[in-house]
Amino acid sequence: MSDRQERKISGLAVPRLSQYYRALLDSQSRKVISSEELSLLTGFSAAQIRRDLACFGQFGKPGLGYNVEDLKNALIQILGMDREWNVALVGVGNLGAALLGYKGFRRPGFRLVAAFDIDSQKVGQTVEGVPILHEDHLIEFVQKESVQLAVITVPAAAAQEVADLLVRAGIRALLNFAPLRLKVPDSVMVHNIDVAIELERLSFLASRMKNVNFS
Amino acid sequence: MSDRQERKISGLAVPRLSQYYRALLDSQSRKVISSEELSLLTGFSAAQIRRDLACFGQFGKPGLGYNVEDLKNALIQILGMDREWNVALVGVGNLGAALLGYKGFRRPGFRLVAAFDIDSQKVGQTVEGVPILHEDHLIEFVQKESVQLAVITVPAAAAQEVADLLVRAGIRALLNFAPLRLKVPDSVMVHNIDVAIELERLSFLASRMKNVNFS
DNA sequence: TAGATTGTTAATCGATTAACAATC
DNA sequence: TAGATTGTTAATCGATTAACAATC
Repeated sequence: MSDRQERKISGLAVPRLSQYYRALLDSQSRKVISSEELSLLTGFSAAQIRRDLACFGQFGKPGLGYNVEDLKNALIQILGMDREWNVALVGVGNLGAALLGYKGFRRPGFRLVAAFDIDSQKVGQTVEGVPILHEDHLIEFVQKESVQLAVITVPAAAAQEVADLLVRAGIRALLNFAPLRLKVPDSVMVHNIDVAIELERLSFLASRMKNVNFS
Repeated sequence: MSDRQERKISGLAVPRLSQYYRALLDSQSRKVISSEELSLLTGFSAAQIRRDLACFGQFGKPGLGYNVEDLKNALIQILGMDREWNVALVGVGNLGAALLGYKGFRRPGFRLVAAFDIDSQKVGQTVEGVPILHEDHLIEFVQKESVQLAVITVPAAAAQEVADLLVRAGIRALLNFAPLRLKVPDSVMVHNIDVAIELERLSFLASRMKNVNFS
């Protein structure tokens, strides 16, 4: 909002911003909200909330708190959701097909414009309104339709190749479900969701629930 | 392995241990491996690898490195995978059904013993060899079959109720895909995978790829 | 004005990296 | 023995918390 220089912000803070946003959506009936009240709703400390927000501007009024509507809009802008992102999904297997139909993936601000696969049985079909195209047309489509974000749900063996295609096409950020570390240029952001590793984390936690300091 | 007192380890280190394990699986042709070589394979610094491992014992030999087979077995034990975990999945919707069929979820050490739903159309069916039971039988089943881990893939509105059931049944750890913060006793571990928040993270990253220090 | 709550600075805490003595 | 690499200690870096002057 303000045009003063932004402070450095840790990547760890980003999902917290999303949680603040979510809490505000649940508080639309209120006019203002304090960091202390947001703390109760999100579980993060009031000090951390104030500090996280202060990285991006001065959104609150001392003695009063934050205007819910204004802060919500500020977070939309901070999170880059004051625009529509075109999203493509690559790999229409079990997981990919499920994500196409999953409500959590159909959110305002994100337009799932196409899915890609190499299986000619799937190509040409439509899943939940999303057309499945052949991977051969990926680069062309991504460029013509200005797709900026992509979700990779192909098997591990194919994932790097798919990532390379997406990078060549000029994608900006990737959400990778394949269980491997993708090599991409610094200019492309990657975030990984690896359910195998999450299962092992559960195993670790369940087997020794002492001496762990979680963050 | 050794019985000396374990050092405190950060929760942040746990997924790294999984990555070391994965790298070792890819290095089975070798007899020994150094922290420097593991660093090349995983992208984590050699110092960090040595420190992470040293939390659990002395697995290496100065001047030589780590015996691949021994370290692999040590990590299996550290991660709690030297046993079979019985896992239940609750909520056989799009995402839940996909996970039942997803290879990344069918791993040695984890036995997916049952899925639960409230939809009588689904109850009684079998998905990828996993029987779908009614949620009314959840507590009974979890206790009788010693289910220790559970995956929650129900809609957000039902998730807390499901978590309460699982806690009452004596579950040890939860992997929660529903987009909300579950309230559970300290004795139950929860880890969240929230694809909506991950999408917003992509949006954040793609819109401002400066001033971010990732970890 | 008095009370409340912000934004920010200083203090604390924790995690990562650098460096090196120990040792294979 | 000489070279390599561990495990660990000390130094650095970064993130969180505490505290409070500023101010609504």
